[in-house]
Formats: sequence, structure tokens, C-alpha cells
Amino acid sequence: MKQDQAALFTEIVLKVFRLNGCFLATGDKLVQPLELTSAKWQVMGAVALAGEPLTAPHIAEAMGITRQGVQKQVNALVASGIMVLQQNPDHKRSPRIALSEKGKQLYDQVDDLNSNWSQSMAEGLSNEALQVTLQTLEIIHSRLLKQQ
Amino acid sequence: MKQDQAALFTEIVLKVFRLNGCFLATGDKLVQPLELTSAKWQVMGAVALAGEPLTAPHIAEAMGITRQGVQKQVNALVASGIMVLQQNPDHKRSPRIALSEKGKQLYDQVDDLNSNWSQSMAEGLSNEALQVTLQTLEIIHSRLLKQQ
DNA sequence: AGAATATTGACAACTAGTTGTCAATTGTCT
DNA sequence: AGACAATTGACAACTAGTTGTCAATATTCT
Repeated sequence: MKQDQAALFTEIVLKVFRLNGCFLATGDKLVQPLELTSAKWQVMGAVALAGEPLTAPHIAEAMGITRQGVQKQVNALVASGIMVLQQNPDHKRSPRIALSEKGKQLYDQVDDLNSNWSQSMAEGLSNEALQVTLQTLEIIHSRLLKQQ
Repeated sequence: MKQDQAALFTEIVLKVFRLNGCFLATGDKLVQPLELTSAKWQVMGAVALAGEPLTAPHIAEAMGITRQGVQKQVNALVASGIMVLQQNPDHKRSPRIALSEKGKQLYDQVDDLNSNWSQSMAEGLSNEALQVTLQTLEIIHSRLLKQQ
């Protein structure tokens, strides 16, 4: 039975790999009309969710990726006028990054697309099943963080 | 309540993104002593699991990534003597790809590492929770495949 | 205050994977 | 058999992210 659980765990790992690819592909398609990508709206989402401008390292921490990965997307988003840099009184080198007006409007549209899609995807899945799934993934995630 | 489920779903999506990164990082560390990477042992695993040599497109289909992504890893694995190309009587251009003796021995070691790690990770997680999680992820995955 | 240490953005090189093109091969249809 | 379409490996260019280095800025310790 210990065997069974380990085997189940391995299948979950493989499923996560597949789902990651599918989610990114679907996300890219979803925001393609807005000329965005999954990577870009995730950065926008981190700032939108925080409700206040964040520095690049803060965004990276919130997203669980490296600051350099974030920096690339931020630079591109600033170049295209979706995000803006605000002087940071606490740090000369590290500006606060915010959504521009254009960025906010764009993100509202992303939010709409996402909420429609999420509702259609969650259709017919029980609250319990979703809760158990999320909770299990959270436990696994926290173990991984401790372990490394 | 439909709202709740969509929100839960969104959280699961974000958790999958994080877990994907963590799993890859942990997998890389796990097989680092064997001079492998997550990408390489996943290709090896696809062939090992099939129990017979596969062509590159077959491996790609099994893994859910593109044939070109697989091809890169296969070329590297062949160059390092871990996999070998076998003449394919059914297709002059598309050889069957198998593990070499060295590759089989390596994969046995990977398998050991993975099963130890999986057991420690699954520790304390109930069979039901793991089953519900896997099943829910499978439903989501199959919906994504249909949808696109 | 001054020195050692950590954080930060820019830059470059790298891994992993995708997309598109090309020519060779294979499959299908009549 | 012959023509047209699909599959395949090689190659190149691309996105996304990581790692490492550097100089500038912040932080900490005494």
C-alpha cells in the first residue's frame, strides 16, 4: 500500500508536467487576441493581485521564479507601455513596477477571459474534489520547498 | 458557489505552475550525480515504460510534447551512448530508439532514486486524497485536450 | 563613519521546448 | 503505376526561464 501511494504520486507528477504544458498553451491562445502571452499576463497578475506596485524581485518571489526571468518580461511590458516604472523612495536602483492605464484595461479583459474559462473548466467538478486536489497539491508543494 | 469552484480551479492552475517548476528542479538535483537532467530521464522513461524501442514521434506523443523537442534530447542521449538507434524495417528515415546497456543500467538507478523519493513524498498522504487528486487532474487534462 | 556583505538591474550564455522550412520517405487514392 | 498528401529528421529562429558575472546601491556590523 505504501507502494500504491508512491505510484499514485508518480502519476500525479507526470500529470502535472502535462497539465503545465496544456495550461500554458491554452492560456497563450486565450490572450492571443490581446497580443499577450501566458508569461506576460502572469507578471501582470502578480502586480494586480498585490494591489500595489512591486519591485522585480518581489514579483519573482510571488511567482516562484527567478528575478531575472521576471525582469525580462517586465522590460518587455514596460517597452510596450503596459507597465510603468515608479521611482522607489526606498531603493534608487529598484523601481516599483505598476500597471499603466492601458495595462489595467488590458488586465481587466484578461480577467474576464480567465473567469469565463475557469467557470467552464470547473463545470461539473465537485467543490470537495477541487478542495482535496488543491490541498494535496499544496502539501506536496510545501514539502518540496522545505526539502530544498 | 459556481464562483467558488472557478476560484478553486484558478488556484489549482497556479499551483500546477509552481509544482512544475519545483518538480523539474528537484528531479534535476536527484539525477545530477548520474549526469542526467529531468528532460533526459523523461525521454528514457518513455522508452523504458513502453518496453520496446520507439520512434521519436512516438516518444513525443507519449510525453505530450513536440517531436522536435524529443529529437533534441534523443540526439544528445545517442551522442552520449545512453540510447541507440535501431534500423526500422517499417521506415527508412525513422529509426527505433532504444536504451543501450549503459542506458538501461542508468535508468535502473534513476528508477531507484525516483521510487525512494516518491515514497518519502507520499508519506502521510492518504490513498483517497491522492486518488481524488489524480482523477481530478485527469478530468481537467482530458477537457483541455478536447477543447483544443 | 567605515568596512564587509547582500541586493539589484544589465548583460551574456545556457537548457528546454516550440514553430516553421526543407528534402526525403511513406501512405493514400484513383 | 502515378499523383497528391502526410510523416520524418535536420536545421534555424524563436519564447521562457536559469545561472553566472559585473558594477551600483543598500544593509549590517563594529
